[in-house]
Amino acid sequence: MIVTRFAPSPTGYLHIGGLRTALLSYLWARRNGGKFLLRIEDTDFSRNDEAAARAIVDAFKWVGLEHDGEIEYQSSRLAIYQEYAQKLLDAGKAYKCYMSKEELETLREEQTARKERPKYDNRYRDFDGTPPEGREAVIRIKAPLEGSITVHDGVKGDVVFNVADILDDFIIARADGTPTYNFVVAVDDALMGVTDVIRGDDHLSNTPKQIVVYEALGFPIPRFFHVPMIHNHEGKKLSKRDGATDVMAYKTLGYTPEALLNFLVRLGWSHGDQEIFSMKEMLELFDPSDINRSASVYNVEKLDWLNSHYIKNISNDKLCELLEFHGVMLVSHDKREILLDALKERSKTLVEMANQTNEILVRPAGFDEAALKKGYKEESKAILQTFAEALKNSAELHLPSDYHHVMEQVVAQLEIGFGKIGQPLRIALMGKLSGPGLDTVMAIIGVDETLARIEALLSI
RNA sequence: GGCCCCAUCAUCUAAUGGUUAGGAUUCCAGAUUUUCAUUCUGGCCAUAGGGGUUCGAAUCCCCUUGGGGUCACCA
Repeated sequence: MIVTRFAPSPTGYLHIGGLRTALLSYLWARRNGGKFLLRIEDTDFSRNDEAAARAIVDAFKWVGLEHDGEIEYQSSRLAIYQEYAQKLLDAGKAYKCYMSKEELETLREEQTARKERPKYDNRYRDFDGTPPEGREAVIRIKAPLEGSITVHDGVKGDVVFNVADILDDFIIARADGTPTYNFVVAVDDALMGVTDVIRGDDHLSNTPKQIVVYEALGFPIPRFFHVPMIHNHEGKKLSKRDGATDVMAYKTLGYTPEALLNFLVRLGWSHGDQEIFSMKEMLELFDPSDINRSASVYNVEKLDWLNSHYIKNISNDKLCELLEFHGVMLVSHDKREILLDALKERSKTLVEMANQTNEILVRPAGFDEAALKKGYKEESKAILQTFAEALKNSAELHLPSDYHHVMEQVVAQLEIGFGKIGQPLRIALMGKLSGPGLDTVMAIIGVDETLARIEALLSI
């Protein structure tokens, strides 16, 4: 069975890079009928993480990812870590170190001054004397002193680290007894039965340390997949400064979860020339061994394109529901099918769609100056009046085609081109020179409102 | 700085050592549309540089350059 996990530290919200690794882990677990676990890495419990965990679950819910089982909080597993630290102590694979922070600091300064790599000098590694008075000990693990550690990575291949270059007897428990990251990650992944660790490649250099822990404890080493970072336009790791990194911000900005997920899965992964992936297809096709080795730049244009694609394909009922979040209530509007059909072809985001809806439904507060100059001539008034009369004299008008017929009549009667009536009418209806088809707009707002808007323009 | 990773159009990417280096987004042009948008058609644009190996290299090896990540009693 494949077991994957997503293990964020509680930073307050789920960011876009986190969502990507969560998605990939989720896909791989589900594809194999396995489990996808969620663990909150809050061993540094100076922060309250309940809100953070809720933020992550909310974001998961929005995009439709679901984790299995209970959320594990590392802060509630302290006894477990202590137990395993003690096991290592008993087995002689870890030891207490009484060096103070100050001593450590001076050691590091000396080493740096000598241009050596800062590194613990193993002074308590084989210590069996009397511990110094009044010192709280940290627990250090005995790391190998020579040789190399190879990370067998499903994305990067075999990565060999020279022990002398990167390791020392690192701390697994602080002086106050709390465990440190590289220790708890390994313990938890092993205890929770995680078989495939899919995470950002900023963790690649931590992995040898975690392997040291796995080996000391006799745990099987999982498969690792270190996925490349998402970069910003400067080519740096995506950070808060880059704007929308909070997943929930995308909801506010009018993106659909389908588009966001599709966008993220295509960053560093592909399947031939295919661009559009439903969740079902991702589930059928995704394999972490196909992930690219290089970082990718986050570019919004593609997301926008995907989003407009998905908006075009959402059912009107669903669209109606989604637009409510953006303050547009259409459930009881009798012409909502016409409206939605027209607008979903021309909206990149749900926010745009909501705005365009309001531009149709709400009578324009004023008329764009440039538009008036360009499209509202002296002759336009008579044309609009004729059109208004024609509307009044028409029988039942419902569909866009009904209104289109009236326009055709007037155009034929006055022997003018469509543009002569189109421009002023558009200004009357929308207050500007762009927008959906005029017949569509009129069908949506109805005869009375159409006449009122024409009247409003004629009276300026 | 040490260690590690990475390198195909502006961007996301495709290409069992043999292709006119393909697709998508952006951009540009044309068509459709009473407008704008959509849609359709077409176009511009790439193997970082230098050495090898090979009949043949985007692909394998080495070097250079460039970029990124990481080096805590943070996670």
